[in-house]
Amino acid sequence: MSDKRRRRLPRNVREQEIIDAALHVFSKRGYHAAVVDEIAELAGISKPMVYLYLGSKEGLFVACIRRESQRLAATFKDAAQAGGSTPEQRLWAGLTAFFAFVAEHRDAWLVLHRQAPDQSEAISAELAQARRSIMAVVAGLVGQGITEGGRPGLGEQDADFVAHALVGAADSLTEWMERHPGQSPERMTIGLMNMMWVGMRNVLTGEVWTPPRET
Amino acid sequence: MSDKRRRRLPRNVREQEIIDAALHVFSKRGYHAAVVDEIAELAGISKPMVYLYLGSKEGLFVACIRRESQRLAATFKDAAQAGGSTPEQRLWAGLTAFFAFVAEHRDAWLVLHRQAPDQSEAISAELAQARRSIMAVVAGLVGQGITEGGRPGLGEQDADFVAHALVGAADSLTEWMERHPGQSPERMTIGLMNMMWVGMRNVLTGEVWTPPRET
DNA sequence: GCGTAATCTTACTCTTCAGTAAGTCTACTT
DNA sequence: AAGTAGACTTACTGAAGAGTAAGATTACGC
Repeated sequence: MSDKRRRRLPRNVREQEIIDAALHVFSKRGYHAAVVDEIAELAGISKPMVYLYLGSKEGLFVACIRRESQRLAATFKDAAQAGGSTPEQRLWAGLTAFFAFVAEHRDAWLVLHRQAPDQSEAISAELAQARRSIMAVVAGLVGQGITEGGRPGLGEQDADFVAHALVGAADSLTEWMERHPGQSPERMTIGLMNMMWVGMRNVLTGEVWTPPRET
Repeated sequence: MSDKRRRRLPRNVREQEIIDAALHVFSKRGYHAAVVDEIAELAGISKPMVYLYLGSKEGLFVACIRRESQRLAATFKDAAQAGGSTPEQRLWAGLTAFFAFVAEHRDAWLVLHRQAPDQSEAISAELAQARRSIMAVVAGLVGQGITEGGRPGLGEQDADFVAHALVGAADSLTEWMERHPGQSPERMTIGLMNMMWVGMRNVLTGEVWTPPRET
């Protein structure tokens, strides 16, 4: 790999490394308890560099949010779109991608969804925006299902309701996943599909859902 | 009402008022951004009183968690137990009570479930404990349903999985509720029951769930 | 009305950090 | 090899806020 000596790096590369470090520290400590010096140290750099490149602690946080929420939304959207031709298949693919993302990028998820509702306008606005964009992707998928299902009487508001329930359930299940290591994203999704898609009522009477065949 | 002049109050009464104030400020700002002076002012008192009665900022936070998590767990449990004889009826009653609680005690809910994973051992331990006790109540209800349903192959771990998904979905829906004011707890629960109990697959094909008749 | 215990306050201390001033160092260009 | 732009540092300032020392006030029993 690279030299043991601290190499000078071009700005855009160093910036990404700083954001990586910030994501880690923010996720571990939360926004307020996070200390910029610690982020700088983890990035292998001194504090003024952080301020030179990202402007402020707030700017640093916003940069984390922007980058990671975009990644997550893209991951989910791409997986769902490529996942198949029925709502069921797309839901399966999207949720599996979601659990895989959260398992792999735990820091990003914690920063996006487990921040206290404190801090400045700028930050809460940015967080709200990020969450809304993820919710919108999920709601889009659900809305598509409603349209294709041809069920009248259900509208955008219902899609949004369902999206909230889905995202919340998936979020909370990431905690369950922590306490039951070794669960694959697929197994998590199977469990959730049994609840949400098939319904508890039917699961209790013996029905079992299994992943749809490949397209 | 009471006198306009600041009356001296007995310790146990004042303590509860301080916890009320703390809950409000913690929920608005999060643990770290919350300032003890603000809590004291809101409680109509000066800062040293807070330290005299609750020991430290941490002690104050722990007191909030303890009181409110116990309230919530009791509310849910009582409602579910009194709600009827079938799992479906108990789930309906418990969830409705939950949404009513969250709508009425928004502060408590925010403090219990939207805190960043920062701060000391003492606090994260207390929060984890509180969340686990709520989850345990829900998981108990689900487990009861599994047992009564007589479905073999489903165990405690599945009940816990389902409890996480349920609590997470309900949690996330409290945000939806904020953006759609005027929704009653009953309407929220109907929506959630349609997803979770009946299943999206069946809802998309036209099925509609309505609350069970009174026992 | 007098003592005293509990309630409550003013006015600090001391630490922790966000942010910055004033540079130094190194790689690359010419 | 000399100049320079961009990468990087040391060593500060200033504010905010947790926690406290020392004492002032009021209720209440007697």
